[in-house]
Amino acid sequence: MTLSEEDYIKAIYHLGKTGNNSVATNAIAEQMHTKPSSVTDMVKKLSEKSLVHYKKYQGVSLSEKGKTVALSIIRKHRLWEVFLVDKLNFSWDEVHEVAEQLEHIKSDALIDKLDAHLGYPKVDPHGDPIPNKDGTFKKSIKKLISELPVSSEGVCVGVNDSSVAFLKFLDKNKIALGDTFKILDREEFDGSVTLNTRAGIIRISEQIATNLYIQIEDAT
Amino acid sequence: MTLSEEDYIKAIYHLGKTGNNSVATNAIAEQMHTKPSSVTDMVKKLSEKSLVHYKKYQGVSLSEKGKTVALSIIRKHRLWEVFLVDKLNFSWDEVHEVAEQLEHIKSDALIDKLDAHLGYPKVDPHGDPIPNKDGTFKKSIKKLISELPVSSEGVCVGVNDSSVAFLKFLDKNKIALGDTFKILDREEFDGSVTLNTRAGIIRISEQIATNLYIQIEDAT
DNA sequence: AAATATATTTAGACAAATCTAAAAAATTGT
DNA sequence: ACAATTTTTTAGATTTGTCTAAATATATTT
Repeated sequence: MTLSEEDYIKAIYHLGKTGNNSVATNAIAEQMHTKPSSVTDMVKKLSEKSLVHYKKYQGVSLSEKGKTVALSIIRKHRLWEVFLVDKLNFSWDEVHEVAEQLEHIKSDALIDKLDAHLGYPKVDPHGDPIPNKDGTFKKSIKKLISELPVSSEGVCVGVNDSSVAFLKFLDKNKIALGDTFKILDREEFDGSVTLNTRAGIIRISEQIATNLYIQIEDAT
Repeated sequence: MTLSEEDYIKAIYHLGKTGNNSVATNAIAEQMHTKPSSVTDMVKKLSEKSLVHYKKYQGVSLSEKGKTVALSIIRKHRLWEVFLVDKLNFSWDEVHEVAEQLEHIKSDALIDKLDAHLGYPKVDPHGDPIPNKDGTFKKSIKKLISELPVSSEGVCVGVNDSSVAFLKFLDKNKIALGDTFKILDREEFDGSVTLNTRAGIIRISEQIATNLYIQIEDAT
C-alpha cells in the first residue's frame, strides 16, 4: 500500500461514519484537499485492488478488506497519539500532525511493542477508541456534554471548536483536558448546564456544551 | 525534502566517510539498489538545490548544507534506534529497518522531546555516536577489537558480520551486546586475542576480532 | 599512445499521483 | 417533464523518480 492509498482509505472510512456508508467523490476531494478528478482516478485503483466497492456515479464504500486496512491505520494513529502525550509530554492538541506521519510506519512488531509499552490503552488522548489488533473496538465512548443526561460523569477529552477564543475561554474557566466533570443540572429554557469541575461548580452555555467532549464510563 | 532525496543524501554521507570524500555514481547506485542513470538524475537535482557539489564525471560530495541535512537524518535514525531498544525492548539487530522509516518523520519538536525522554543519549545501540542538534558529535568512539591495543577496555556494541553462523558463535561463547571486555593479550603470530569477558577469559581468532566492535571510554 | 574496458551521462519511455478543461450523468427546480 | 445546476467522469498534460539502451568520457592495458 502506498502512502496515498492509505490516506484515501482513511478518508473514506471517516467520511462514511466508521466505514459503513457510501461516500461522494466531492466529499473525498474536499477532505483530502485534492480535485474530484484525482479522486476518481484513485478510487478506480482502489477498486481494482478490492479495497472499495465502486460503481460510476454511485459513490464509494469500503470493502471488508478496506475496512481492515482503515482500522489498522487508525489503530496506529491513536497508539502513536497516546505515546506522544503520555511519554513525550505533548499536549493533546499538538499530536495530530505528527501522528499522521507516524501512522504510515510499516512494522507489526513495532505496533505490538508500542501497545505493550503504553499498557494497552483503550482510548487515545481525545477519547477516541483504539481498535484492537483484530479490528474490533468500542464505538464512540466520548460524547458532547450537550448529548448527555443530568448526573452523567466523565473525563474531559476533547473539543469540537479549537479556535483560540474557545481555548482561552476554557483556560479562564479552569477547564483542561483530563479534568473530571459531573453534570449537575440542565436548564430546559436555554440548554445551559451546571457542572461540577475541578475548580468548583460552574455553569456553561449550550454553545459551550456542544463543543466539549467527555469520555463516559462505559458504552460497550 | 522528499523521502528519496533524504535517502540519497544519507547514502552520499556514509559512502563519503562522514560526508567529506567525493563519491562515485556507481557506488551510490549500488548502495541505493538503483541504476547509475537514476543516480545522475537525482544528483543533478540535489546540485540545483545546493545540497551537493557536482561536476560531470567527477563524482559527488556533500555541501555544508547537505552535511547538515545528513547529520539531522542520522541523528533521528540513531535516536529512534535507542528508543526501540531501550523502551520497546527490540534487540540491537532488529531496529535498523524500522529506524530507516522513522528517520523521515518531520517534526523538530518530536525529536527534541524524544531526545529528552531517552535521557540525551550519546551513542546508539550499535555504539555509533548520535550527532547533537547543531550537527557536532564525537567521531567513531567504537572500534574493532582488532584495531585496539592490549589493555583496552570497553563495552561490546556491535558486529560487522551479522550472519547466523557468527551470531551463533557469539551465543555459544557467551558474548552478548552490552558485555564489558578487556583485551588481555594479542598473539603476534596469528593476531588472536585474549579477552576478559563476563564468562571468564577467552581467546578469539583474528577473524573474530575484526568482526566485533567495542565502544571505548572516550575518543573526544 | 592506441586499443580496450569501465564509468558516467544522455535520450527517450514509463508508472504514480496529480492537475485543468471539457463531456456526460444525475439531481433539482419550476 | 424538461431546463438548469451540480456532480462525476474522461481526456490529455505535468511532475517525480525510475528504467533501458545508446552515446560519451575516463581509466587501464599492452
